[in-house]
Amino acid sequence: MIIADFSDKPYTYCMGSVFFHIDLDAFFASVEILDHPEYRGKPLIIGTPGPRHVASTCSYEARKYGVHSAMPMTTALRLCPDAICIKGRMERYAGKSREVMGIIESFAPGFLQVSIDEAFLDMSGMERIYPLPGKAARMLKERILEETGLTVSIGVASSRFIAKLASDYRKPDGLTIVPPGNEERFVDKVGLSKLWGIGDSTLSALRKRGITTTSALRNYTKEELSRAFGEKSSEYLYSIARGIDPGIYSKEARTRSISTERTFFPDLTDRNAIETYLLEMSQEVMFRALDEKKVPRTISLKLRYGDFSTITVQDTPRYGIYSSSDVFSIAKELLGQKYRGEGIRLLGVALQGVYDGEEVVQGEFFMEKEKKERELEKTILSLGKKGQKLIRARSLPEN
DNA sequence: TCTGGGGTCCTAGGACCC
DNA sequence: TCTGGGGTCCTAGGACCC
Repeated sequence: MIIADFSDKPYTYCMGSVFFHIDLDAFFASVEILDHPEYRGKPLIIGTPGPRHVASTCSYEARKYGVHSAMPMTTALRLCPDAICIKGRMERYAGKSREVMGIIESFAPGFLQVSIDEAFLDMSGMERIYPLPGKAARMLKERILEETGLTVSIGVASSRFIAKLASDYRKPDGLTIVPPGNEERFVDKVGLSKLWGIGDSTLSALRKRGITTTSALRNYTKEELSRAFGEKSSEYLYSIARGIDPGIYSKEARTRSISTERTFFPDLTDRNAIETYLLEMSQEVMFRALDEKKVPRTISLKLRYGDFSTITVQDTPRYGIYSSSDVFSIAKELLGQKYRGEGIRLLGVALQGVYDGEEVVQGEFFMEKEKKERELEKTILSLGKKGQKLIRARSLPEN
């Protein structure tokens, strides 16, 4: 275990709120190693070799060669030609994730899962059960390793923002403790480029103004930052430079969206093929919505051409969207409006402004025909769940 | 390097209403 | 006549995260 402790004296609960951020180490790769012990100690990449594919995760051995997630597979294999590549098995990872999250959730009440491989625990006021936060984090790490065979890295701090940075500070199998009062020193140590919410674009905008460190960023007033970056971004930058939580994960997600997209190689040129994919994807997203008893307000179509230029078009019809044939006909309409007639690298369909819609559908005013269409699709959905093919032939009612 | 797929949030401009 | 101010909804694009 790697430990980084930023405290000059023990971090105790009387110092205020305490958050843990728990992050699974190289999660997908670690699960594969658990299932295939022969992979242990070898460079392993989760991803399909070939153009227009990227690595989704990789083992620490592969990272030594410079491989990282989101890296194009062609680059990754050039850096590390001997890497073992495997296609991800999402159901397996989701199952393993549930095991780990179950342990974390049972450890303390304030549990918040934020992705398949990370979660927060609000440990404030837990002194009766766990005398010291650092010791509690160690116990949690041990339990997870014993019961699942996986290692996690934990950050311990007085806010979610700092805890999240801390879990990433020492990895894998790390434990980083940042007691209150040390936040500013800690973000200086982490560095501007690794702060959550600072990507390439913000980084180069800051660099243009000569700002390359967190301490340099602190020399700017809110007003100066606001002129350059706009209201929200300036508040964000002002806070994080001082180690103050800008409010990550503090608000409920407002809108929901359900989307799917596909990248083609080579580019798709045949109009009929494009529309067939569009139908398939319209059905896929609408089935997912149906499964969650949701109804979307807006349909959006995404096109990416061979030169990577990307356009999106959306429509929010006055009448509701209740079936995948609604989705398909709108998507096709949008395609007709925007399609330039060149090869398409990526096609995407998204449902936005998704809300709980079962009551609407049950309502008296709802049209019989639409009701039947929706019922039919639900039936197809339940068949699909039993393992049967769920894509209907390309003979859906069209307008 | 040559750029996946699933998401969230923000911005800026325009329409429309009071 | 020649133009306010605020609110809300919609659209397209972009930044960012895992």
